This record gives sequence, structure tokens and C-alpha cells, in this order.
Amino acid sequence: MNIKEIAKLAGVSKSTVSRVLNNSSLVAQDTRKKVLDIINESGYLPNSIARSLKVKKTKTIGVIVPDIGNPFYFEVLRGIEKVLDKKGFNIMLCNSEYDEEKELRYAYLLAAKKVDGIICAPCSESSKAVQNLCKWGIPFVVFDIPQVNLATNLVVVDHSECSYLAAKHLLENGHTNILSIDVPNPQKIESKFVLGYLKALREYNILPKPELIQKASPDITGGYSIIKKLNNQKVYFTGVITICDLVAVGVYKAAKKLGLKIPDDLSVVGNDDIPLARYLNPPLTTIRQPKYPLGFRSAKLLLSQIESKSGTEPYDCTQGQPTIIKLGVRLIQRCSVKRRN
Amino acid sequence: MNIKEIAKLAGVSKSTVSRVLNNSSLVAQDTRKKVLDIINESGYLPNSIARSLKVKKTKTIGVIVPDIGNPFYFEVLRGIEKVLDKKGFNIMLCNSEYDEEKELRYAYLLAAKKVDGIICAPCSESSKAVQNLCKWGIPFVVFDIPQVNLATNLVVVDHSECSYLAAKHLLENGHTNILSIDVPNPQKIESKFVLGYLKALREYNILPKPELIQKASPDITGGYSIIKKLNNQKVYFTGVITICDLVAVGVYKAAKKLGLKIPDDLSVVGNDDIPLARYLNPPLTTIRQPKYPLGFRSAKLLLSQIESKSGTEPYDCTQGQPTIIKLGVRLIQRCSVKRRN
DNA sequence: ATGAAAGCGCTAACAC
DNA sequence: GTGTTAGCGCTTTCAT
Repeated sequence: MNIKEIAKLAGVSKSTVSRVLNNSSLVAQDTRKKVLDIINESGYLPNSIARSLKVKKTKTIGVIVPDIGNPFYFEVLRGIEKVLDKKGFNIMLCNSEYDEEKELRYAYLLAAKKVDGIICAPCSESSKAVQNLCKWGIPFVVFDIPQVNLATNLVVVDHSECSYLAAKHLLENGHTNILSIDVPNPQKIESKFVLGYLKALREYNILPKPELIQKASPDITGGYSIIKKLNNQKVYFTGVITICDLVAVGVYKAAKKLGLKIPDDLSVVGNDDIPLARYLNPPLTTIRQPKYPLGFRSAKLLLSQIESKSGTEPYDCTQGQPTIIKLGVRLIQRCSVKRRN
Repeated sequence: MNIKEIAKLAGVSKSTVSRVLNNSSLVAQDTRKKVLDIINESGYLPNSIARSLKVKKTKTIGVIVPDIGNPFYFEVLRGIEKVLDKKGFNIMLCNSEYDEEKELRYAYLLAAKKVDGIICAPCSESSKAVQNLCKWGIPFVVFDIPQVNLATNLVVVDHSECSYLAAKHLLENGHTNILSIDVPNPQKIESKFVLGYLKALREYNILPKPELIQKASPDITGGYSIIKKLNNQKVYFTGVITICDLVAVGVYKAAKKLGLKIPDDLSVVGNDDIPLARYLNPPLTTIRQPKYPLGFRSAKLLLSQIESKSGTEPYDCTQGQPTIIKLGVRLIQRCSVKRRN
């Protein structure tokens, strides 16, 4: 069943049917009714594919995240969904699993499917995928991970501020041997996260120890295994800051296994404030990320970009100043940090 | 940049370019190379929209769930993604928010976008959305919520078994006043969840009390407010079983607020076994749902359905026996249930 | 092994 | 107000 058959049944032309489908005012009341009746009783479904081919708009947005299993991205996704749904956009969700190859493949797929735009949290600071999005001229915004050597529309928090706040809180509570657990990153440069950590140490005149600057995969397993490893190596620390709450959960798990009590034997501050953080045992002290706003603002930004795009031209991401939205974070004190003397 | 321009640059016809794009063997080695070179240096992106219009396949699957914020659906989604990604399908994710209207609207949107199939966890047992999918002849499988009066391909667990197992565990531990928290459902009939609960009570010769059969929205807030309400009404119970772990978290929250200790003052058993259940305080005793398999099997089932579909015909869901896959559940004992004397 | 041409279902000038 | 027509970018017979 297509527009042509409907036209025949209604005794009008394709254009007329198309007009009523698109709520054009250029159609008489009774013709409209006649056509609408036919459409309803025939169970006709417009073919958006054909429409998209013609109008060069798909009303769908691609979203690429490293791990939908992480509540952090969940919350972001909710923010994205909120604004997109209201505007009639669908989301094509892609899970890169922190795999650059997969990320790139998805970017390609989405581009080929002619999504109207892409929201991406890249796995790395110089993502091949976002470089290509730029090249292909498709509107996009990146969130969470700023790209080096590439000025893009961006919505982020300052990761160094997170670790700074977290480390400072521990320092204020008398901890001097603080473990920092970051994600592995392929870049040579120091990550923002350890930069903030270092800054806090400096303010307290504490020399950083290399063995306390660690990296782990950003999930429960990552946190678990790093603590186990360090315990085997007899590395000493009384506090730990983690790149995300999931890693903190892994730390909890390891602590339990090792017979370490939190916060008595080990203080930990997370990063994210996932919904379940407050229900952990003990409730997790953490840095609250504006997760929902991250998604919400990203989507808004993308939409404005799409709307301002001149007709059918590819989007030129190198022209004009990119918009950078930086969102604030704050410390949420719960029960996983204990004062030391 | 399109196939026509590539053809011109390479000095061949559109058909030839199309052939190399589709890895047809009917093209000479050197022509292929020549075309490939042009494609690479021009940064040409095939237009899947146009292709889809022609071949009537989009290589995308729609997924409709009531709440992506619930880790249960997350895990299911991971299972779905696993099999779909391997086959080169994209996922269009839709969040119905337990709203029948929205569910229906999404079904329509997905159908119009000509997704190759749909996986849906309907909000209700007689979803207008799935009835329409049937009518529209698009391949789909429903999971988690069986439809009354409509034989569909299905992958589920037996909800009555969940509540039965949960209630029985409480009964075995000496509890006789057990609260059941189900989701609200518009149907007149008793839900599966309370059926299993009732069955367990019957085996222990305990008469059900209407005030202990409650419904709440399937999230933290739902669990929280129902406990608060019942507390105000001085309803007495020592154990509670919940339709999902998130509700159990809400129960935890209310208990804390009310000064009730779990499990000393109140025993609770959840349902789902979300990843964080074991990290709650106290670790939650719950019924483990095969979440990942639920998604995995649903996707597999859908794919086989799509593959068996005869050419371009719409899918007739009324012909032949629908496949029903029933997955097992089991009790995971942790620390939220205490023996009573 | 390659090209010409028809057509997928729709929209949007343009004519009337 | 309505119809005619020419594509959108691709695949796929059917010739050659």
C-alpha cells in the first residue's frame, strides 16, 4: 500500500494525497476528508524512507556512547531522549564498548544512514570517528571527552575539577596516601583527571607517588582488580578517588573480599553520583556529575546546529566558533570517607 | 557526492560502481581497483536511505521498552545489541515510559521508518502497539509481557514463578504477613505476579489480606511511597516481595527513613537481580531474571523470523504457531531476609 | 564484464 | 485546489 494506491482509491492525484499527509493548507476540506477516510480504512503507512530520500532529512539522531551499561550514560541518554522525543526525532543508539574500531564503524554506519546529527562520547581524546564526522560534514556534538587538536561543539564537565575536589576532600580529612584510579588512555599526555589530583596534592605539599597513580577499565571489574593488585604489591594508601562510581563499587567489592572496612580502613570518593550511590554500603561520597543536563544540553545544542544549517549543504564544522558548554560539579558527602588523625 | 559522480570520475557506469560497492563478482579486477581508489580519495559515503528504498531492507531494528532507566532493560538491551551488532543491524531505541500512547506512537514511527523488525516489552497485556504491528505485517517479538488474546512470538519468564519463589522463601523463614508490591495494570484480571504470591500463601494455609496486595510504579519512588503509605495506615507486615529490584531499593529507602532495620524489622526479596543488588545495604535477596538471555534470545528469534520471511511480502503473524521461549528464574539468597520465630 | 534504463515511494516545482 | 512531472540515490533486470 502506497501513496499511489491511496490516490487511486480516493480518485485524486498523488500530490493531493501527499498534501493531506503533510497538512498542507492547499487542499479542500472535503477532498481532505475523503483521502483521510481512505487512509484510515486501508491501514496505509507512509514510507519515511522514501520521504527522507526526497527531503534529505531522516528525523533521527545517532548517539554513540562507550558503555550503555554504565548508569552515567544512561542518565545522559535520558536527557537526550527528553529533548529529541519532543521534537519528533528517533534515536539510533550505538555502544562502542570503548573500542575505537567499533566507534568508527558506527560513525560510518550512522553517516550512511543519513542521520540528521550525531551525539558522541568518544572513547579517546583524538577520536578517528569524530574526525570523520567533521570531514563528512554531518552535524554533531561531542560530550564528556574534549578532542585535542579539534575544535568541536562540546558539552563537558572539567574532569580535573572532579579529581581536584575529590582529592581535596580526602586531604582535608587527613589522608595523605591517596590512590587515583583513572581510565587508561592511549594519549601520552597526563589526563585531566590526574592533573586535578596532582594539583590538590601540591596544595597540601605532598609529593605524588607513581604507584598511587593507576588506571583501570571504567567498570566494577576494573576497580576490583586494581585494588587486589595493589594489595598484593603491598602498596599503602588510606584513601582512593575513582574516575567513576562503578569503579568505586569495584573498590567496595575488593575491600570486602580483603576484609578492609570502608570507611574505617579505606576512604573512597567516587565520581558521577549514579542513582544507586546513596544505597551502597556505606553510602558513597562522590562528585556529582550533571548527567541529565549533559544529555539535555547536548541534544539542544545539536538541534540548534541542525536548524541553523543552510538547506542541504553539508555542515562545515570548521567555520565559526564552536560552542563549548561547561557544566559544574560538586561534592556529595555521604559515608565513605573517614577523618584520620 | 553520489554514485553517479563516482561513476563519472572513474569513467564507468553507475551499475559498475554499484557492483563494486556490493562486492559483486561480475566486475574485472582492475575496474574494481580503479573505482575503489576513486571512492577512497573522494570520501564518498553510500546513501543507505536510497539503498533501503530500493531493496526494502533497512538493517535496523526497533526496540521499545518502558524504561531504559531501569537496569533490567539495560541488561536486556545488551543482549539484544550483542546479536544484532554482529549481524550489522542498528538499534533504534524507544522509551515508552509506561505510556501506552507513547508506545503506540513509537510503533507507528518505527513502522513508517521501515525497520526490519521490532522487539518490544509492552506496557500492558493488551498493547495496542503490538496489535498494530501484527496488522501492519512487520516482524516482531514481544518479551517479558505476554499478550492476552494474541498469540505472538514471545520470550518470557513466568512472573508467577518469581513471586511464588519469593513469597515461599519468606514463608519458609517464618513470615506470615507478607506484602506484595506489583505494578499497576489496567487489566481486570489478577496479575501473574499476585497469582504466584497467592499460590505460595495457599500452600501455607494463609489467608491473603487485601491490604497486603499493593501496586506501585516500578521504580524507586514507587517502592518508597507505598511503604510510607502503609506505615501511615498502620498496616502490619514483616516481609515484602517486590516486582523489581528498583522497588526494593525504594523499600530500603523508606525503611531507613522510618527507622526500620532490614532485615531485622523488615525482610525483603526483590526481583531482577540488577548488578548493584549485591552492593546494597544489606545485600538484596532477590529472584534472578535471565536479563541478558531475554534480550539475546529475543533478538535471535526476531532475526530468524526476518530471514524466513518470504521476499518482500508483509509478515503474517497469524500464520503458523508462534514460538514461545520461557526462561527460568532462581532465588539468590543474600542478606535482606531474616528468620522469624 | 559493462551499460542503459526502469523504478523503489515520496515531494515539490510548475502548470492549469 | 489539483494534477503532471521530474527527480532523490540507489539496485537490478536486460541487452550487449
